[in-house]
Amino acid sequence: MEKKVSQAVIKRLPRYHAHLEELKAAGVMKISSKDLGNKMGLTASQVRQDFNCFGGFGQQGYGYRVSNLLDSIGSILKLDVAKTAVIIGVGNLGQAIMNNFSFVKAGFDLIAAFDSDKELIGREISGVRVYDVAELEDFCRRYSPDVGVLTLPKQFAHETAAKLCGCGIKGIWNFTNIDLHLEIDTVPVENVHFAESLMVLSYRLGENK
Amino acid sequence: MEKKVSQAVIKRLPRYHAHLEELKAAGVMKISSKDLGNKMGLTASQVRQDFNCFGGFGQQGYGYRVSNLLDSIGSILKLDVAKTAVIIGVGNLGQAIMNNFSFVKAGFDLIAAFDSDKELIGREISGVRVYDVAELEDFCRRYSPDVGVLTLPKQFAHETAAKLCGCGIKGIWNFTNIDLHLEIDTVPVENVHFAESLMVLSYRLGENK
DNA sequence: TAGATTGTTAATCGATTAACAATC
DNA sequence: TAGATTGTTAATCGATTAACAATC
Repeated sequence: MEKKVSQAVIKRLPRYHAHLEELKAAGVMKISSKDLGNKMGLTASQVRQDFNCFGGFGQQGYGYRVSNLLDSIGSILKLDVAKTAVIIGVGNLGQAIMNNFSFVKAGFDLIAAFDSDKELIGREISGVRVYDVAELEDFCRRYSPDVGVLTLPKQFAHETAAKLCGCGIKGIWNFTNIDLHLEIDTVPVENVHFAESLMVLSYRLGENK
Repeated sequence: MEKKVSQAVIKRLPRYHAHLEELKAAGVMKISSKDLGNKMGLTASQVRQDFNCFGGFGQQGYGYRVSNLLDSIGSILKLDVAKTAVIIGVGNLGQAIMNNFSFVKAGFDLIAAFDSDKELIGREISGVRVYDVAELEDFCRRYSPDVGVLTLPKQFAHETAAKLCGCGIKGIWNFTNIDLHLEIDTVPVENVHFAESLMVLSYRLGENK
């Protein structure tokens, strides 16, 4: 019966996590809300409010134990829960993600890739087998992956997302530059829209004139 | 002497732009704030407030002319201003972006790529020449690119960003999973942090239980 | 003209910041 | 104990929504 945590807070959690990992790697044992806020460009007050959405992780008069706090945030984000993912679309972007991105750090095991290109089907990329996209639904029904990663051409995004939802996918990580409208609104979609990001940068280039 | 427009509004502009492009492509001539809001999951009120940050684009009793509004938003985002970019790091991700991403749609001309890999230097990828990263500063001083795209390993991100700033770069599009702290705070940084996005998805997977 | 829909002001809601008692 | 810093409540600020007069 938790109170609803705002989107703004959730979106800051991964940043806290990254900064705390950095601190831990640097051998820092404790940190105050003031110092952490400084490092991240937030107020101490906000840092404390954020953490208190999930209960007190700190110690009055002392601060927060870095490795404690890191674990707590990781656990809120469910990074410690084993999850599986499949990727659909093994073009440049799909391969870039398969080769460079660490799914493991977020608790994900990438168990399969799908494409329609005969050249790719049957190959392995970073230890992940590429299957014919025609087998996607069979595979999903058999192995129930948690998340589908969409790195395919955008004209196929909607139908593929619908198929995944039909097979019980639990979330979609969308790299295509469209807004997905799913039938089932219990399936969360996270978007990585390069174009939007570059357009915001384009706008901001002019700001400091 | 414009009033300051909030970040929240700016971040919605590219979405308006994308939806309006879709409408235009579908041959829709006019749209009301109500219909556009519906399509995008916003209230009509918010749509009108957003547009009125920049002056009235609509016509009372009629609505907004799609192609008009599209152009106006494009112009606010400076998509119609010619800008140049260079990309630093021609690994999987860099190549994926060079091959698949349309810089042109945001008004950018990608004029050069840089890497340290001798195999890549001298090659052309999607019509863009790859130079030795040792030549980065020379190149920037000569050609004054507007934006630097960071797709290199994160351990080199800070020093490279600093060099770019030293050569007068106007903005940084950062794909490395670190928060950049620049000397010059007039240089905007836009981040595309895959890991943060996947972590938010990880969190949200559990929400609808 | 009547209907529709904007532009804009006012009301509400939510998120951030400030303040301070609790306590390590 | 005194100093530091949290947890938490109250105050402020900003963003969203509602309302409605203006007008096409």
